[in-house]
Amino acid sequence: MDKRKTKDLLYEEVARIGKAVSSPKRLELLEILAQGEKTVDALAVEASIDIKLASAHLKVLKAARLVVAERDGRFIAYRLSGEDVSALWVNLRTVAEEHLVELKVAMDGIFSAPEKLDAETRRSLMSKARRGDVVVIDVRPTAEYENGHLPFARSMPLDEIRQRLKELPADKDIVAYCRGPFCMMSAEAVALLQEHGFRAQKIADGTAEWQAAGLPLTTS
Amino acid sequence: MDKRKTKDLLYEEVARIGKAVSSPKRLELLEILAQGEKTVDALAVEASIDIKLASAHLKVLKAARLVVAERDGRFIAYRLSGEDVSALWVNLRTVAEEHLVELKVAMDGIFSAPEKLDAETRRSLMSKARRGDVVVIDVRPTAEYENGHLPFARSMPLDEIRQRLKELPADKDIVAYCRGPFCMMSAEAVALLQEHGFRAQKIADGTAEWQAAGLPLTTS
DNA sequence: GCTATATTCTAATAATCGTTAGAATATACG
DNA sequence: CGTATATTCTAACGATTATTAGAATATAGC
Repeated sequence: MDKRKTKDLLYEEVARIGKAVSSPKRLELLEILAQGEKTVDALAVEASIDIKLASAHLKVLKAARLVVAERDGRFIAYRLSGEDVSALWVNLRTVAEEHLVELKVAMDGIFSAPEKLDAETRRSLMSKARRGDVVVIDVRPTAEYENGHLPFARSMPLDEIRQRLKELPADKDIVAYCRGPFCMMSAEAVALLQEHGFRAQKIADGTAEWQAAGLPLTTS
Repeated sequence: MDKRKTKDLLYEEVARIGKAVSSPKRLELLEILAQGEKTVDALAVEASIDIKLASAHLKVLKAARLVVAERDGRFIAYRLSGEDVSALWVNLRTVAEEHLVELKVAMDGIFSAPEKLDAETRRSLMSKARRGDVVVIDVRPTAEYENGHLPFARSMPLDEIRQRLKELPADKDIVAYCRGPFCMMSAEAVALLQEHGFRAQKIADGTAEWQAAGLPLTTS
């Protein structure tokens, strides 16, 4: 019945979540996992770290219950333990983008265009895509697309675009998205498309941002 | 133009926010600050830590731009740097409540009733309060009430309740709230009111939770 | 059962962090 | 101008964490 001790215990529990998201590599792993289930190996490659280190970080995330592991044959696959975890990642990143001047500067330097979306822009994009006025392409790997994508998007992985250019309309706006504002795949896709004369632009949203905004995803 | 280095930099910036929220004491300070501006001294007392330690933690929060300091006469007052910071605290705590069994168990032990609110319950509470079917009391200190409170709530600080019992209706439901699910003031208020024969209950919401649910607050 | 592969565990190091105490700074008030 | 008060800075410690390398474990396929 010691009030102070009780409180300390409660905040300590929440701090377990905070500690889990206090490492850049773990945040990167969370963002990758927000695209769907992945093996330790795939995560390590994607985050450019050693498998052993990836395993250690995943252990921390698992201890904080932000991810769950499941053995799948010879591999062990990790996934986020819930949609709220991906929303937490979006929330953290948004607060950082909002308040950390350093991050704003860094992002301005890398991503030239201001492509942040608000509720109205999302709505209008959705209806334009439904009418066929724009073509929305998901440039992530196929598996991630299949795990969940924007409702009207078609899959066009970055490394297939060059071979599949004829599938795209030359007279319509093409909107590319990938894993979110930190992901560079959509920017590369846009550069490639513009080189070939397409009217292409990118948006900052990935599926996590879309979902965090309360909008639905589609699974194939 | 090194893609890896750029990414590392971005995640590192977000991790600054993560590091700031990785300490139990800093989380507690954030929750207190979500109730409004406070001096270092007041924060230290409220969080039961030494002023020097409070100052050190506040420095970390300030470096992460989660709080801003302003000198006010002899005192230095800190406040959250935005509503999104208080929403981040709510989000972190919610993820913890959702996934950490230990926290669930701890809270079940302390707070007997299941008083978590969903959107529907919040709406119905608001309309009942507007009609006067229930009396909603804010049992936090007056300054916090004045900084922002639920739209229909009246101020009744915990340490004034005993003297002000006659202001409360004996034939209506009384709903008490305080700083949020970790705050014990509303539970104490309810116990006190029930002892005196009132029909009282508490809710888990504080102003931060209310606001994070997209509902408006009132300032006096 | 044996081998190859994927993953985790153990151990060790360097770096970082929380906490405490004492000195220093800055403002208000007489 | 000097004193009191509030806050921060500095220094120090013990504890925790990230990272790396090597050993150990667990599964799949032969």
